[in-house]
Amino acid sequence: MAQLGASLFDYSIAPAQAPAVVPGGWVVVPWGRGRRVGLVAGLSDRSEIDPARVKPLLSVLADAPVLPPPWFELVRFCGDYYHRGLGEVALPAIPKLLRTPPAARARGSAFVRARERFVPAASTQAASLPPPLNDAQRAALDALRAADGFAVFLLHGITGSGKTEVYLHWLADVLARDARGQVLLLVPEIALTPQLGAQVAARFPGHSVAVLHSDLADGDRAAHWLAAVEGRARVVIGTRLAVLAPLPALAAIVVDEEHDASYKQQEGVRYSARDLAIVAASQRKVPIALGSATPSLESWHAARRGRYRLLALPERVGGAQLPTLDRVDLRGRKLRCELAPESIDAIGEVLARGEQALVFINRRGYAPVLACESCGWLSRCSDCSAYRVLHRIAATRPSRYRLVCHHCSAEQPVPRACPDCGNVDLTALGRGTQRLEEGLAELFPGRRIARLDRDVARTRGAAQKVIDAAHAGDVDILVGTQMLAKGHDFRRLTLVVAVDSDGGLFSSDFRAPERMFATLMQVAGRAGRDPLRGGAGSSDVDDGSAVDAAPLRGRVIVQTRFPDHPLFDYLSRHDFAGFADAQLAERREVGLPPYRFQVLLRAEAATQAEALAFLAQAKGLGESLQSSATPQGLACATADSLSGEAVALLDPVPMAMSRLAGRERAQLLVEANSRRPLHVFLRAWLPALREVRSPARWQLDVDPLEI
DNA sequence: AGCACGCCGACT
DNA sequence: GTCGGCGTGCTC
Repeated sequence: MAQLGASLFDYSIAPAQAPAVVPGGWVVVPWGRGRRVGLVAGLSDRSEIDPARVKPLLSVLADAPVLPPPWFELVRFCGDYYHRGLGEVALPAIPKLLRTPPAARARGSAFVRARERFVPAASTQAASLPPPLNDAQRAALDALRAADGFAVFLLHGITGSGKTEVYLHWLADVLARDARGQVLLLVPEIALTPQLGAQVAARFPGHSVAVLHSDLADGDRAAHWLAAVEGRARVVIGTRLAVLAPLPALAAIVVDEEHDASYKQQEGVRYSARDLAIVAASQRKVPIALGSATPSLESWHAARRGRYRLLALPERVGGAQLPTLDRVDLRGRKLRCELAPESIDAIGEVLARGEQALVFINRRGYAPVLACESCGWLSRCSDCSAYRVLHRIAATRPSRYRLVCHHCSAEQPVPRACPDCGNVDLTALGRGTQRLEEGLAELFPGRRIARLDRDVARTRGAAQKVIDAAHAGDVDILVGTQMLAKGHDFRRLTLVVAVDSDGGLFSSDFRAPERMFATLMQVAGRAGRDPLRGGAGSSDVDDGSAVDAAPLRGRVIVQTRFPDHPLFDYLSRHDFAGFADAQLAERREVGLPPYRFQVLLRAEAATQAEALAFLAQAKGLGESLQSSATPQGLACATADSLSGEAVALLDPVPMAMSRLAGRERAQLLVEANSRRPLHVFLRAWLPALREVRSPARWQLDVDPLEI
C-alpha cells in the first residue's frame, strides 16, 4: 500500500522486490498514465481492490531514508483529527525535489544531490558565550531539565524577559545528554528565521542546524529536510511546516510565540502546528515548551487547569523596566497625520534626547480607500467585499499610485476621474503606513524615518536592511505594522505610539480582543529594552544579559476613542494574567473556546444562494444523522455522543468577508462541549456531505481561528 | 500531472 | 439536434 492522493492505494510487489519494500520506504508507482513517488504505508497479502486493477510497483528508491514509524503516527493523527486523507497530509510534507520520480536516464539521485548540497545554517558572529541567567530563568531552566518523558510547559515570559535564552540553554542540555537526539524549534515567521538560524548556530557550534520554511529554494529545502530526516542535523528550526518533518530522534520541542496565528495553516489541511507539536511530543514521550509573552487563551487555560506546567519569567533581564503606558483620548481631538498633539510632543522629546520612536499602525498602503466626495463613489474591489487600498508605488512613472485589493491582490491604476460621476477630484481617506511615513517626514523634517511592512519586506533583504539600520542607530522614527512587533530589540527605542488601537475592541470575531491585546503588548514590549544599557546581549531575539548602567525607561502611548475600555487597564498594568482570566470567564459564560470546541464548514460558489443552499442541505443531513443515530447505526458512536444535545449545528450564514476573488462564501458552525462527540459526528457527516451534488465547493476547518 | 466525463452555450 | 468549451473527479 502506498499513499498518494487522498487515501491509500494498493500495488503488487514482484518477489524480487519484496525484501526492499518496507513500511516507511519510498517507491515509484504507476499513476494514471504517468508515474509518481509513493510512500509505503503498510504491507499486506490481501487487497480489497479487484486484482485486475492492481498494478505492480515500478521500483524502490533504495537511497531514500526510511521514514520513522512515529512520523506515520503523527500523520495518521493529523489526517484523523482534521478529517483528511493520509496522503494529503504526508505528501505535502515532503520536498518537491524528492517527490519527483527519477527520470529514466537521470544522472545520480535526488537524494545524493540533496546530501551533497546541505550546508548547515552558519553563525554570522563568533560563537558567543551564553549570557548568565537570572533567577527566574534559572528556575524555568531547572524545571525543563527535570522533565522526564512527555510534559507540556508554558513558558510565560514578559517581553524582554529572556525566554530565548532559556530555550537555548535547555536545548543545548538535551543535545548534550542524548548523543543522537534532535531538537525542534518552531518559530512563527519566515522573516525571523534567517537571523534566528544564525543565532542558534552560534550557540550550537558542534551541531548542524537545519532550517525549514516554505520560502527556501527547492534544492535547499530538500537538502535541509534530508539532513533533518537522516539525523545529520541535530537542531531543526522551522515554521509550521517543520512540525511534519520526520525526525528520527526527536528529543525535545520548543514552540516560540506559541500564540501566533501563523501556526495555523489556512489552506489545504488546516492544521495547527502548535497543536500537532504537542501531539508529536506526546506520541514520542518527549517534553515540549510553548513560549510567549501573551499565550493563547487555549494554552493559558490548559496551564490554569494544570494540564500544562506554567513557568513564569516575570522580569526583564538586566533590570530593564517595563514601559509606562499612557492612553490618549482621540475623541474631539485635532489630529495631524493621525497623531494627537501629545503623541507628536512625545516623539519630539524622544528625538531631542537622541533616542528612537516607533509608530505602529496595522494598516499598510497609503490610504485604506479612495473616495469621490461629490457622488460617494468608493474604491470597492470588483471581486471582494472590501475596498481597494491606495498604494504608492515606488518606482513607476506615469501614475505613482495604484489601487490594490489586500484580499485577492487585484490591482488597477488610479482612475483619473470618478468612474460614476466624472469628478476629477478624488480623495484618499484615512492613512496607512506609507502616508504616515510621509506625514512624519513633514512633522519632523531632517529626521531619518524608516518603514517596515509587508510591502517593504517583499523585496528580498529589504526588511533586514531596515532592521539593521535601526539597530545601527541610523533611524530616528520607525513606522510599521505588526511586523515590527516581534522579536526585535531596537537600540535606544524608548517610545512606541500605537496610532489606532480600537480595531479589536468591538469586532464580531470573539478572538479579536485577544489578538489586539497580544499585538499591543508585543509592540509595547519593544520600548525601553535598550540593549546597550538595559539588557540583551546578541541583537535580535529577546534574550539578554545583565549589564551595568541604568536602563532607559520606555514609554507607550495608545491612541484610542475608548480610553475607559478595561482592556487598556490590563494593558497599562502589563497584566496579561488578569486580562486572560477575565477573557476566559467571559468565554466560559457564553460558551466559546476553550470551553467549547468548534468546527467550521465553509462553502463557496458563484452566488450566496448556492453556497447557503449547500450548507442548508448539509445541516439537514447532520440533523437527520443525529436524530436517527443509534449505537448500532454508527459503528463507533455511543448513544449519548450523537444525541441532539452533544453536537450543535448553527444556521448557515454568509462569511464576514462574504465575497472573495469573485466567489461568494458562507459558513456553518458546528459546536460541542468536548472533542469526542464532535469528531464522531464528523466521521458520519462527511461521507454524507461528499455525496451531495452542488455547484458549491466546501472544506472543513477544525478548531478555526477566524470566525 | 493528464485524461475522461458531464453540463451549458454556439452553431449547422 | 450536435460540437466543443472547461470545470471536476480519478488515478490502485
